[in-house]
Amino acid sequence: MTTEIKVQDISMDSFFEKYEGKFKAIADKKRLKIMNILTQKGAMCVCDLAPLMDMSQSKLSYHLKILLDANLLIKETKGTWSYYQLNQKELNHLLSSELCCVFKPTC
Amino acid sequence: MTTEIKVQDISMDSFFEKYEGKFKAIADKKRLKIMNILTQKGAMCVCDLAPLMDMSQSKLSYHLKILLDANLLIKETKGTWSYYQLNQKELNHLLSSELCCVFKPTC
DNA sequence: TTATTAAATCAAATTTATTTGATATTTATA
DNA sequence: TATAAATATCAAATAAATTTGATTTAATAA
Repeated sequence: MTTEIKVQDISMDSFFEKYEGKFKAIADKKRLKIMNILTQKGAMCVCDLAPLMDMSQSKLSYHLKILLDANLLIKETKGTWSYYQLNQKELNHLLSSELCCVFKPTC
Repeated sequence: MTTEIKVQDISMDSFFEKYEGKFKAIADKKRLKIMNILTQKGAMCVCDLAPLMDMSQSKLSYHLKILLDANLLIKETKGTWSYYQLNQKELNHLLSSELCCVFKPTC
């Protein structure tokens, strides 16, 4: 007895996995707050974000990494500072324009 | 020493919590697949969805409840059957139009 | 009424995600 | 060079989500 698995099923599965990763990244109120702050302030370094988030540095780095790994943030390093900003293109692909100015800066 | 907490902070917190719930609901590949199937098929009962999802009934009910609690599904009971369909209005509020026909039926 | 079907719920086991505090790495400054 | 600041990473502890199999509930059919 064999179990048929179609090619589409396999590629759809990795398609769903891709969006799972992105939605998981934004499915957290702390990370939504980070996105909200970055929507308003543009690029920020970890040390300036930490007090606004009322969060330890290691905890904040953990959450930033999750958003970065999902390609929802762009990171730029200057000296010892890491500046994070929202990946607008990616967020526009994902979120409705009604969420503009809340979780993403552009429509 | 007192710690000031602004009224906005409290209401923003419940605002972020609301979206956390909705994004958590869709942040799972099984539930994204459910949404994809319902996008194509419209309303379906659990017993017809279960074989398509290759999932036990209790497991499927668990995942449907998560989507329902997030108000992303609408449930209609007819006799012993429960028919589930996507809450288009809510999904349109949440997801970009580029995800139309994949995770939601309308733009 | 009894049996059957569809679906929801429950508790326990398992898996995954988050928090915490410590340490490592890198760059700039005295 | 020695020190300090910014950030990343790690391992252990904790918390949250998911799976599983069994049970319950409710509606229909025999």
